[in-house]
This record gives sequence, C-alpha cells and structure tokens, in this order.
Amino acid sequence: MLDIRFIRENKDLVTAAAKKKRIKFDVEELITADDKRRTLMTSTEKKRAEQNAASEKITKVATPEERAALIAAMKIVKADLEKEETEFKDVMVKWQNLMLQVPNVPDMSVPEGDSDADNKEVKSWGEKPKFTFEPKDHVEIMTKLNMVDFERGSKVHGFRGYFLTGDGVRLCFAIWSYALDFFSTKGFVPVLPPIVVRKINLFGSGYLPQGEEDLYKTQDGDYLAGTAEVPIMGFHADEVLAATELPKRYLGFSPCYRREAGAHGKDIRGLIRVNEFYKFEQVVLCEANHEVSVKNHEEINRNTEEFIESLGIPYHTVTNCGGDLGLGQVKKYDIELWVPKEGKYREIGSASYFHDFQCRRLNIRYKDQEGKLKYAYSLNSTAIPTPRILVSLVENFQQADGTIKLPAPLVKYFGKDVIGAAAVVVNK
RNA sequence: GGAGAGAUGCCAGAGCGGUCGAAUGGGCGUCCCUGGAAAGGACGUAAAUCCGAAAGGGUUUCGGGAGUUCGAAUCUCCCUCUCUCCGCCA
Repeated sequence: MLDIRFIRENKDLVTAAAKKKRIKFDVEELITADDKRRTLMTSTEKKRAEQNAASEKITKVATPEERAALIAAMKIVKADLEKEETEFKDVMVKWQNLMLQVPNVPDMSVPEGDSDADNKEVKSWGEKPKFTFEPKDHVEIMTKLNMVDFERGSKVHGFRGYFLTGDGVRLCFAIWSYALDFFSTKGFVPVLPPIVVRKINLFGSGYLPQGEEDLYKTQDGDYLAGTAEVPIMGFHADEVLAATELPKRYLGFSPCYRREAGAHGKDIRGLIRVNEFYKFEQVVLCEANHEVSVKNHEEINRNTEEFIESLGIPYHTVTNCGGDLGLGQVKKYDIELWVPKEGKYREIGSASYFHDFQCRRLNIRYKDQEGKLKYAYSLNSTAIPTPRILVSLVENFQQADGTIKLPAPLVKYFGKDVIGAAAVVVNK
C-alpha cells in the first residue's frame, strides 16, 4: 500500500509504475474516490463537532425547556449524519479496495519487459559441467537411486505429487542443517512459523487480494501460506519497534503450499514445480531509508549466491523486468541454477525489497532517533528451497555410473560423499 | 467439543449513560532541591486523520463490528482473542 498523499502528488509516477508492471490500474478512479472520501469526511466531522458541542450544552443547561429544544434540534442533525455516514462507508469500501490495488513504484534500474523472458542477466558464476557421457535428468537419476517416487506421489497426492525417500530425504536434511548453520553465521534468527495463517497476513504481505487462486484455504477461512515470508511479516504486525532493534533478520523455515493454479501446463515433470515444498527464507525489516534497503537487498541476495557457490552449482542472477514484478516489489533479483539436461537456468529463488509497502499494510512501525513513528522497510529473499534445489544439485553432480558426488560442505551433514555407491563413510 | 471468566493508556488498575482521552499507582522525560546522588517536590507523558505557514483547532479511537440514545468505556446483539476447568489428541 502506498500513502494516498504520495499517490495524489505523484499520479504520473503511479500510472507509469502500473504500466511498467503490466498491471491495470486507473489512478483517476482512485483520486475521484478520494475526493469524495475527503468531502464526506469533512462534512461528517463538522456535524459531529456540532453534535458534541450541543451535547456538552445539554448537560450544562439549566432549564428543561432549553434542554428539550437542543435535543429536538440534535435529532435532526442525527438523521442527517446517519445518511452521510452510510454514504461515507460506501465510499470507504471502494477507496480501500482501490488502495489495495495500487502497485508500488519499481526502481529506475528495473528493466522494461512483459515476462521472465525479459529479465536481464547481471551476473553468472561457475562452469557448466561437460559430461563425457549422456547426462540424465533429475527424475531419472533420483528415481533410479530410490530418492524419489513420483508414481506413488501422484497416486497419493494427485498431479504434481511426489514422495522423497531414502537418500533423497537424507540429502534434504543435510541441506537444511547446512543452511541453518550457514545463515546463522550471517546474523539471522531462525524461526519456525505457523504456516496456516489468518487472511489478514496475506493481505499484509501483498499476496491478497490478487493471488487468491494460488492459495489453499481451510474450512475456517484461514490460508496455507506459500512462503514463511507471510507469517514472519505478520510477526511484528501492529508493533512499534525501537530503531536500535533494526535491522531485524529472520531465517524462516516452513513447508510452502502453492496451488500453481495458473501453471497447469508448465513443468509437469519432476521437482521443479510442486504444490508442497520446504523453504528457508530470509526476511529483513530495516529503517525507512532507500540506501539502507538497497544495501540489505544486495546483501540477502548475495547470501543466497554464496550458499550456492559453496555448493559449486553454476548459476546466474537476473534483474526481473517490470512485468515480472509483484504488486509491492520495488526490485527483484532471481537466482537461477544451471540444469544440464534442460540446457538452461531454472529459478530457485528471488530477493526483493518493498520499501514500506508491506509494513504500511501490516502497520509495522519503529521510533526513529527523533522519536518519530515511521513505517519500517521490508525485504525478503529465498535462502534455499527443497526439493527444487535437488534438480540442479543432482544433475550437475551426476557421474557416469549413475551415482551423485556430493559437494564438500554437504558431506559432513550427509555422512557420505557419494550417493548410490558403496561410498566411504566420513567421520562426523 | 463442553462449562465459566475476561479484554481500558507504556504497565498495573478504577470507571452511577453526559462534567471521561479517561481516576489512582508505577514507569519514563524535563525541571527544582543537592557538592553529587538517593529521598522529596513541580510539570509533562497516545495514536491516526483533517484544516492551518505556524500557533492552534476539529474528528476518531477504552479488543472488533452492529444497534439503542440528543449523547456509550459504561446498555443490547454478533464476532475475535486470552485465561481457567473438563474431554479429546501428536
């Protein structure tokens, strides 16, 4: 959500923002609603002031006649006021509805474009593996090693279902343990959040009202969040933090639920796009300062890059184009890992910052040095998603005999350095 | 799932339908006192929003919503949350 005053003063900017994000939004409609809102507000407030003044007189006035006269007069004011208030409420509903649709303004550095195809590479790292044999895809590798079972997955879950089994499970646990250690050294507080959350948190973090169809819902009207970002952003909702507490850095770990409603034909095979997965997520709240926000953004993106580099998986980082940005995002980087069999990079996570877009909706404020209340700025970035990360991990490190050679940092956590062979057991 | 109790300011805690933005105590801040401190004293101590250059003023807010009333923290209804007891449960 943006400040209505900002919107009024920067109509063109907001219009351009919507255009760049390929979002349909009519600023004039909002301004018209806001004009109405203001007029009605002033008018009802005047009537209420009148009412309050009369009310005070009624209590102080001596004679019953004067009293009766005042009460009679106020009956008329009351009727007027009620009519106006009804009108005001209707306008407010429309106004709020429109306010929730105002896109945040993307950064100057965000490239133009319609979709992820227009994202711009800003960095690439690592050497793509050259195989002396015909490489297999992760489905084949993992199925042969009994790390995953897609057939039974779809029997039990349906489309996009999977079971992780055996070393597939052990590998996930190894990655999780490593990730927890890795990000703990970066000053993050680990959090296991509730992932069944109340609707308000989805509005707050900007996933509603637009993303309804991609969310699972309970019979109580709660939702299964698609990321730990949602409950963690809700964590400090309606709170006033001290400036000295900032930045807050949280490392959330949670299952993630996504219906993938708009992606029926996409990635129908394998572990790339599933309805249910696990993810470590970095969430940061910082002071209301663009430079500080940018610095944190680069940092949390870099954290994930470093993590991937430590695993030795080739990747590149792209700046997302306007059309690939969410409603509240100012700028976003996607990190994409090399998938040898497909011969292309696949996204494993993104880092974005929001300025005060989310904190305004969630009412997360802090007292600055002068004691002034300000909305905090928020950012988040994927730390590591499983099982999606396994796709690249397994394909890049596959060997001619069908085994997988694990990258060094994981060996300690996994207990072996090769999956699928009678490998050497490493001392833990 | 059943039974009950409750939700007031930074905290604790009062509050006959009008004089309640809200007693009192604590905390916090500024000042006085002091060589310095403690004790004591004085004053101050919410947020949102609108008008205004400012000073200042209006409106709203006592969990949320609806209602009764000229007027609601106070009365009525609904909802949410918290707590206690019983049951069930990983």
